[in-house]
Amino acid sequence: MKSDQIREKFLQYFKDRDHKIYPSSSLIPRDDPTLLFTNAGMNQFKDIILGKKVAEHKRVASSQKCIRVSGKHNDLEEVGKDTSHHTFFEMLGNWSFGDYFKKEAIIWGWEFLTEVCGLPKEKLWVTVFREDDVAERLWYEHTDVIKGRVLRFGEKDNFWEMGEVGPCGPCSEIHYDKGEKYKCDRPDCGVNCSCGRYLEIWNLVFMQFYRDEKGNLSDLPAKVVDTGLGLDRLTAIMQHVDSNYDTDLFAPIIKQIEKVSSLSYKTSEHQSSFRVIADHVRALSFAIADGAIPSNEGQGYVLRRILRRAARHGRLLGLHKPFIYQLSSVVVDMFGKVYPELAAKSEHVALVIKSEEERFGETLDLGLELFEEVAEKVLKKGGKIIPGEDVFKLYDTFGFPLDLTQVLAEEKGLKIDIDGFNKEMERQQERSRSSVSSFFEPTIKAAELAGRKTDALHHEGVSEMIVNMISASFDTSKPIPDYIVLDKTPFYAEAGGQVSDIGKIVGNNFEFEVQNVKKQGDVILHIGKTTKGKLTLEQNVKAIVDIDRRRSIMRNHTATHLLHKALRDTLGEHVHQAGSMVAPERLRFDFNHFKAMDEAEVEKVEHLVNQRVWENRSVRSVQITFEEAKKMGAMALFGEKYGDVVRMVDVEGYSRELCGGTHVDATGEIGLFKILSETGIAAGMRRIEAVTGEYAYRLVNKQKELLENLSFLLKTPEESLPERVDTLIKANKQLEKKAKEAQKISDKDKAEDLIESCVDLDGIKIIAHQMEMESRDDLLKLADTIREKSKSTVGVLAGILDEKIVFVAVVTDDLIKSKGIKAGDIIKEISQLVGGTGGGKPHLAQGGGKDIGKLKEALDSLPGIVKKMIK
RNA sequence: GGGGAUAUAGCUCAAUUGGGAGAGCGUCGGCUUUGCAAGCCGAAGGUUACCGGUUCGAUCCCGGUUAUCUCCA
Repeated sequence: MKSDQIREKFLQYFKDRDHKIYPSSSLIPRDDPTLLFTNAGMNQFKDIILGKKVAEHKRVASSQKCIRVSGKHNDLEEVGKDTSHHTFFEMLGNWSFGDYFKKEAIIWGWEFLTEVCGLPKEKLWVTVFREDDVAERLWYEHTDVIKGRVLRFGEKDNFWEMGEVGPCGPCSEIHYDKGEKYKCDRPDCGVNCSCGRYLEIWNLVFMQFYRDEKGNLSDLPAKVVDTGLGLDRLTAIMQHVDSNYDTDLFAPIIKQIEKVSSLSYKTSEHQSSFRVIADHVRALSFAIADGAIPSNEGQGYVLRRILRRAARHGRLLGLHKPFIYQLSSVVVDMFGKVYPELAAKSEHVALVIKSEEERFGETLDLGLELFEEVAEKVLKKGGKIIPGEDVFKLYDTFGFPLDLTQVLAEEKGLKIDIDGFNKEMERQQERSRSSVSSFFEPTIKAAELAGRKTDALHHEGVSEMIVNMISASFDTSKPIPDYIVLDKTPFYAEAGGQVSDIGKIVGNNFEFEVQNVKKQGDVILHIGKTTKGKLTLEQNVKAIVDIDRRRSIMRNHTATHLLHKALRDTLGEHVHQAGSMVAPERLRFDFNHFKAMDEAEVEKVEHLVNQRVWENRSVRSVQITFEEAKKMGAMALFGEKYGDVVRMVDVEGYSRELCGGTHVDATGEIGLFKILSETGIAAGMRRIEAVTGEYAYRLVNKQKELLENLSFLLKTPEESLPERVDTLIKANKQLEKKAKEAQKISDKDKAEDLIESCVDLDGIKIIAHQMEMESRDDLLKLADTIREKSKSTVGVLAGILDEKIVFVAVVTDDLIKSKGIKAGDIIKEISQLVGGTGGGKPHLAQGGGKDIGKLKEALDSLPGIVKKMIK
């Protein structure tokens, strides 16, 4: 049976049992900072399970995209070594929120596997929690599971919890026995043995308790069923293959790798590399399609590591040029139908992967050079071991993979000090951990604010209101910034690229300047400092937003939407927002586009936006469901979920975009939209910066002023400025040329004069001369001329600059050779006399000092200095 | 969030306890060649990322900012 059919049959099976089928949520979790990637089917129902939200449907089922890159079972480095662990996989699941419970879940789970999928019951085993008599009884009563095959296990295997506090409950797992030949040597080998003979395929979680802070369990009012069935494992079983990589969920990718590498997977000595690449390209394609981008932090950094690992394994297969991006199109072909969001972003995915592969190539090339240097150093000294410090530096600072260093070292007959490397690594980890404890951001204990909530009223159009304080930072001994928490607030908290409002909060006893506003869970923190009085908990304080600043922000935000649409209209539908910053003074918009925009395109986009401004279209925000918004053609960013109530900002007849920010009422308020720059930020990524309203007005004023000034200074009408400047530049060049020549001649004359009037000391000509000058360069040029024109000469020129003495000394080549006189030595001595130092090369040196009164004396002493040196 | 690294001509990179900002490629001009590839000669091109400090003097040392790279969390 094909994997597509298995997925389809699963969903159909539960649809037939009154389940609502939800599409997979995005891999990039929204509103959940504890998660890097969506890692289970239940993620999108977390709020329902926690009781924060009411379920729209009591029975649901889904096929969920998941990425697991950390945690006990799945270290990134392990993927590919075996045939069943993955970074990306699909999780089939069914849920009941306060509807059916253990009985139905068990019956259906069994029925689906044995009847729909046709798995022989002789192959199946079941586990339940040690104390869950009910589940065990249900298994035997309602299914034909073989007697004695329902086993009991403890908390570790069969009790599930979300965290230390929260919903939890026993679970029941269905395992598949792969057969005798996978048996290990342990006498007690059986279900849950680490050898892998028994494959856990389906976990049914029965959430029936709530665990409080003290660890006490109480019954949940609405019991929840949460199940997870790994599609990849089930498919492997159904297709009678040992390895997930032999199923149709991977085989086409493996086949393509064989094609591009001209190697055969089955006979290759690098089988695991095939698996790593096949696994990773799936994760990369799906994650990037959902809006993640490889970067140097957070989830982006995880992606980068995944890509680099794949690229490294590609090299083992002889693939040195970017190739992963080509594989991504195979992934799109395989999964595009089931996950349309993947198909929609297929070009974007390939572009991002390719540019990241190229970047990795650069990193490796640089690392290779650095490695050669390090190895050379060791070999020169006759050493045999590359110090751990050097290895670590290659890895830490330059991102050069450790295993590559190892391989290269071996080729040169060297070893690497792996203990030293590990020591450095530990130190690095220690540093990172210790910095976390002194985390600067204010975080308030959950207990203090449990169940509390700040109503965000920034959409109400009110910038001032009387509100009540819930909490604040009264303990000033902690090194965190002050904050205030209110029951409701007109302040906008930093989100979606829009910066937070600033303003103040005024009470009877204090005045507080709000410098930043952040959301933490359900409460909003007003961060800043107390400017008057003492912060106390008060009712009826006044929250005042800096409304002028907010208005500028609103103009920029609405303009951002217009810009987004104008870019799509001008460049094509492939343009998607990749990042955005909306501040009062400017806006920044990042989007994907494969090449730089030309002047005409930029101009067109700017004009389009301004046309919408002049038309003064009305802007409205409405709360609707995600589905409705999609139907109405709203541009969704990443992360919106099925069933969400979203806010859609509608610029009448032009743009519809999901957005939680603040906007003007009509586009006319924007006033003027002016693009400042269009630049590249990465391959396939462009950035536009622009200004609106007052800031655009100021910009135009400033530029006009500039033109007026120029026009006045150059005595030319503004229109002919370019021409005038052009002729001036040309004339200036000529003059400079002439001046240079004249200076040369005058330097020549001066030099000759000085040479003539020199002091003779045993055949050495000594010149010591103070002169007028404008810059250090004047002295240098003249000194150089003396050196060219004369022989057997020591010259010191002096000048005064910024009330300090500048010396330049020259010595002609013949003297350097015959007498060993060096200009550097002379300058040191003479500079010392005026309270300074100096230095330089044998033929030319510079120095100076502050004591102008002693300048003459110093120059006079030159013959003495030279005399001393020739002795 | 923390550590390390980088930022010099349009591009790739040099510049020896701190002492006169350079090379190659590219661009432009001239010459050579039937044409192309190229060759020869010459020229333009720099706020050494930004701000401050130390110094007679900073591309170089110190502090800060920004951007990018990289590792850890």
